[in-house]
Amino acid sequence: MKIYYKQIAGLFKSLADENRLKIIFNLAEGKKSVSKIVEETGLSQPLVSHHLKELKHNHIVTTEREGSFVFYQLTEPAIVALINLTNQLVVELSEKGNIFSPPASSPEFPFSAMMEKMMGIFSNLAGEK
Amino acid sequence: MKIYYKQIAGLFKSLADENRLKIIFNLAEGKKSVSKIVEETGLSQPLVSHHLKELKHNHIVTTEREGSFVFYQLTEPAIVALINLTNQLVVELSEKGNIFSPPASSPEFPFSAMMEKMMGIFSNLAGEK
DNA sequence: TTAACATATAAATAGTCATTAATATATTAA
DNA sequence: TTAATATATTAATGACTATTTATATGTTAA
Repeated sequence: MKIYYKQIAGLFKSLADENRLKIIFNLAEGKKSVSKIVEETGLSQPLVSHHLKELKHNHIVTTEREGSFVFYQLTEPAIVALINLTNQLVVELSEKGNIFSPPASSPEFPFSAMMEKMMGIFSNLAGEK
Repeated sequence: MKIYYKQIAGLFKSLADENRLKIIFNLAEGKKSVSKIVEETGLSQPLVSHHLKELKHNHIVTTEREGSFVFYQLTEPAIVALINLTNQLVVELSEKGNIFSPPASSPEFPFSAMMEKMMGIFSNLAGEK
């Protein structure tokens, strides 16, 4: 399968912001208006609008107007699972990079095992250049 | 499971660069010296060193000196699988955002199905806040 | 030691990005 | 129409980042 470096980098850029991640996790609960997101994340309204615009531009969210409200929702809810998986990876990478980390904090299902299992199931995607 | 927003954003930042992605895929072939990476990616030596430094800082690669050479390798090879998965996601998101995309280009195993299957297997990670 | 090579760093530049404050636009209710 | 609310946009700011050029550091061989 062809690797779209530029587009992957673009998507990762969209996810590479703490506030945008918070917005995505907030939207994981369901479709919400801007003001609801503002209320629940504690971010300013212009800032939320700005980030939603970025997320919309990368097709991570879609919009739907209902009266004076604009509702946003995740285009692909499974993206939250991707971020959860990355959270797992972060924990493991930081442990590998820090010899003082206690092994007890290692997760029950390591990132590598999960990815290998999955790529085994969907073997048409694994190991391709 | 606790969500480390800041660290996730940091890791995504590391992956949000076309040239770093190319370097990571190059390292997916195995441990390599800086000069080898320079040769095979076509990037300048200071630029490669710069990006490797960033990748090392985020524990994505580790180093090992052998004589005058410094070899780099992926800390977690499965990270390549994560990027492959994201590549899959990119294709689908761009299709969802473009009504003119032909449905024929849809992958055999959609991103959402892969993530759901995996999160089903490792259910301790799915759907948590 | 010196010469040659591998890698890292520093300085400079240009571009991007997150944030805030202020303002504009759009919708509904009166 | 006007007032009130929801959302978007603009301008300004500072911070960060990718890249290039030049140089420094580290290692090996002679």
